[in-house]
Amino acid sequence: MSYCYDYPRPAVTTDVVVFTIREETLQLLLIKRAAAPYQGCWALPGGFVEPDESLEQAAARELEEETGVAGVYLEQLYTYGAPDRDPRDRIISVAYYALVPSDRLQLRAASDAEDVRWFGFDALPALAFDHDHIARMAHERLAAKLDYSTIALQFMPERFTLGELQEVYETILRAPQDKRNFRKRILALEAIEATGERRRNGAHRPAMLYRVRDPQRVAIIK
Amino acid sequence: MSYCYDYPRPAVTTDVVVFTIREETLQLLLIKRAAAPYQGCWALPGGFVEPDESLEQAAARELEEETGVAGVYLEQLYTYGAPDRDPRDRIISVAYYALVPSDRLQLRAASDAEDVRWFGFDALPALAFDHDHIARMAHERLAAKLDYSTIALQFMPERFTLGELQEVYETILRAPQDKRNFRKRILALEAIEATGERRRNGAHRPAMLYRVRDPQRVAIIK
DNA sequence: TGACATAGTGTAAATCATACACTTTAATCG
DNA sequence: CGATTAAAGTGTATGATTTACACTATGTCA
Repeated sequence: MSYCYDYPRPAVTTDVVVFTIREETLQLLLIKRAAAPYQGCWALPGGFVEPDESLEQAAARELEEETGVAGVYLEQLYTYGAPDRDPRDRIISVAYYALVPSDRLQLRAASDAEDVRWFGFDALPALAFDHDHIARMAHERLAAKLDYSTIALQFMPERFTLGELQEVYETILRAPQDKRNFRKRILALEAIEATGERRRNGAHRPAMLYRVRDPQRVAIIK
Repeated sequence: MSYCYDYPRPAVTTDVVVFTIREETLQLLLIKRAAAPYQGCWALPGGFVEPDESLEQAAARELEEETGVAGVYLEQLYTYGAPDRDPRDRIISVAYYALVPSDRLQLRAASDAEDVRWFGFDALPALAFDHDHIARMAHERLAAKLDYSTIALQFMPERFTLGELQEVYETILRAPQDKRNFRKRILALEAIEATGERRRNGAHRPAMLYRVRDPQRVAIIK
């Protein structure tokens, strides 16, 4: 079966920059390419957009198929369409980025563990196509959004401490935050609330556990 | 001649939201569609991406072909790909927005004057496809960028007064600005400089004319 | 029961944003 | 040619926000 058109058409794919934070490092999910071009090279998860799905659905589907991750924050980043970005065919890629909470980063059993892996953002292997460029732009967008939205909460598990949240900010921004000012600022947003429970965690005072008030919502602030 | 592929492919277009400011109103450039679907309906200028051009090149080319406008600020806005956004074929549109300085808004003579026109943003006709949605998003982005970049300078002619610049801000933001605070803020950016010339313009004190220091550059501020 | 390690807290100073009204100046008109 | 007109141009005081900064609290473990 083949599909014919009067004019040449590019192929359209979605690629997803999947971020998580684990052990105080920003991590990025990559898959090893099984097919040419860039066979054996690490790349962003992604694939062709199907005729009956929206772009965001395509990105969510690819993410779930290749990694088992579903229901996470997903936002369109940018569309890349340089004529030579794929050496073989004209491919236009609508890039998204996704944020995975740290309690949901176990990868799909279906995927061969060798082929899907988290990498530290500062220790990425060479990436296929222009994927390093896409990943850099995603990081810039994410860091910018920390300053004017509650997007960082998308990384948090059900319950978390203010110290853990602060570590998330420090990891993405690559800069230490003043503890007292950070707490004042975050609590003033009224986006999280204390649960009353505490986390006992070693030979020191236990920390209050917080939860996100409206986990779906990313509020724009100020 | 026809082009055949193993899987169905969407068509990819660029659409451009072209803004200018004239007579203290934000104006938007529309073309009347000659062909179905939405024949006779007003729409954003745009068209198919050619095999050898980048997305931005495609947007710039469409803009120039249909309106004669070239060399203006052009930025990718968002990519729209709902499966049903075109009733006949799957079309993915990479939308851009462009800002045209007020001294360059004479439209291409080649275009039938009936078919290409500026409309006040507050008095738009019904638009084809999801173009009203695209136009609204472009306006939101533009208004947001006024607050953290020097993008408004892209609307200005070679020489302009601070009063004219203030009108541009007020028009886009739909809110009056305090004259003294506005001037303080703008001059502190060091993005424009006085020319020494003045504009004599009626029975009152003439205004200093300014020019943009680096007309290509849109600086991110604060 | 004392040492340890992280949690939790407030204030003062500096910076930035806002509100606000009169003087200047060239043109025009009588 | 002097008076009128209309927009240009200018500074300060107040409040709001942001920043810098260091000690006390508390549960665990040896």
